[in-house]
Amino acid sequence: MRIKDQLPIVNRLLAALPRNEYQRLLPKLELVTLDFGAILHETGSPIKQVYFPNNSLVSLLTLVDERMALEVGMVGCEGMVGIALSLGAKASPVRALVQGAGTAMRMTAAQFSKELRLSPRLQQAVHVYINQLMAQVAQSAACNRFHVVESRLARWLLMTRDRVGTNSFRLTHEFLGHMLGVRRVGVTKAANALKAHKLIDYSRGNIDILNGRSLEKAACSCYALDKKRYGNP
Amino acid sequence: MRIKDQLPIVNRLLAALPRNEYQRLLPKLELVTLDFGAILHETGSPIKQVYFPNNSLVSLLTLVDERMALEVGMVGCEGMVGIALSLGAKASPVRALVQGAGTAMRMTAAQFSKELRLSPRLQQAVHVYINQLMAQVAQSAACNRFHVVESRLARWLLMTRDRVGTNSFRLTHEFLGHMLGVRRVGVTKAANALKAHKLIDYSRGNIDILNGRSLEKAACSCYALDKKRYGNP
DNA sequence: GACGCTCTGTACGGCTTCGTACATACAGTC
DNA sequence: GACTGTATGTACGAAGCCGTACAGAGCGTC
Repeated sequence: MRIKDQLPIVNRLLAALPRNEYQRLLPKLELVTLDFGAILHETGSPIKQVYFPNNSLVSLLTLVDERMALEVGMVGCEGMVGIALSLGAKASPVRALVQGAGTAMRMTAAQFSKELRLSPRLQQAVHVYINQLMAQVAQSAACNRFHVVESRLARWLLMTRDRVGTNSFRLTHEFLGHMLGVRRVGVTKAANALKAHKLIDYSRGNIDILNGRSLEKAACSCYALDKKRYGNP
Repeated sequence: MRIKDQLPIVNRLLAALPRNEYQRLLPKLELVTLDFGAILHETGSPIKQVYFPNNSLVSLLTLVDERMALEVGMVGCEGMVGIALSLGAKASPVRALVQGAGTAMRMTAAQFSKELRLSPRLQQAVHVYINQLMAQVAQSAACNRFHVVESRLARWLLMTRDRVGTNSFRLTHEFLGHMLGVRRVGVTKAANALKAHKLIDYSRGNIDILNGRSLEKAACSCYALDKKRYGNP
């Protein structure tokens, strides 16, 4: 239904750079395909490459006690994966997991650090994004504390939709459980409730948003805030 | 009991700068006293001053629905309040609340932005801190999701102790409830349990840590991670 | 078309926290 | 020493989620 479904999605962080800066960066960027489930960065491990998603979607996860995971941030075409590098850190504080397959622009850590020093505009763009991500992580912390699973699921689906640009994606309840930090069964119940209200439909790993507008009403207030942030990067 | 109880606490972010840089900054810094309960930055409002706590302690809060609050970060002498400014943002994404009275070094937003441009070392130090804070916020998000109030309370008290350098502070259950994002009654129950085990004592707004070592065992694993981060800034 | 695998539906008791209400206890003020 | 306000203790049912277990249902493979 959305017009942007038709448009090719390119990384906005890069696209917002002045044309000459962008052109200068292009040769150093490699267009890569990110497969679902791939781990781009592991908690505590060195960052070897940074990624600028186009139509792909990457989740930032915090792991607790080896078993429990929680998504603390979502990176789509509005941002980049590997901001720690631009903050002078070698390692990533979170796991970066490909949650929506697609393409991204990739650059080596060394090259990126170098470009960052050379280009104040790139530096500035990254800074603005870091601030935005920080806000998102803080918001997500509060959301995960106060809101019920059903609302959070609705929010999550909408945020995903906004970033991948389609109303249907491939995700199992098990996977969603890891994102929301709840059991698979908890997701099934919440998803079932949304399905009963004709807001979404799903089956064996396929999820469709049937009624985005109504789904927004089912989502917690956190979605509206994210929408605003995402829309004005 | 701890030796550092005796030492005067100064802001480590500033103190770690090369001596000449530090000396250059000093005249632009103003030593101020932060009173308990003061709000340094309000969510969405412009940042007029940045703060480098000495022995004071500042909480970063996310507010939800005007009524529920949750601490997403804690800033002591290891950091600064107002990082959004160094990321090119005018407004703070979180509320900054003085949780432990004490002193801090203050600088105007304009002055700070200027110094940041002039001093790569300051910029670097701030960057490292931002990365550290990001890790703390992410960790805190997961903690608030998975761990029970009693463990989180223990973690919180220990983190506070580490930053203010004393084993006793003034805080009511009501206040702690806002930090942990739970009801006052929830705090009372958790605190009571810790008191029953002789880990802490409290009365009418005074809280004492009686046995730090055992309190660490009562805390969730998140405390150990924070301790590591805090120790190696 | 039988098998196996993955994904989803449902059930159960139990724990944690919620929302609310009211009772007690301490500290300062007059 | 009575009064008042703040801080803490305790109680109750309800809600939400947990851990676990098992049953059904769709899809690919042989």
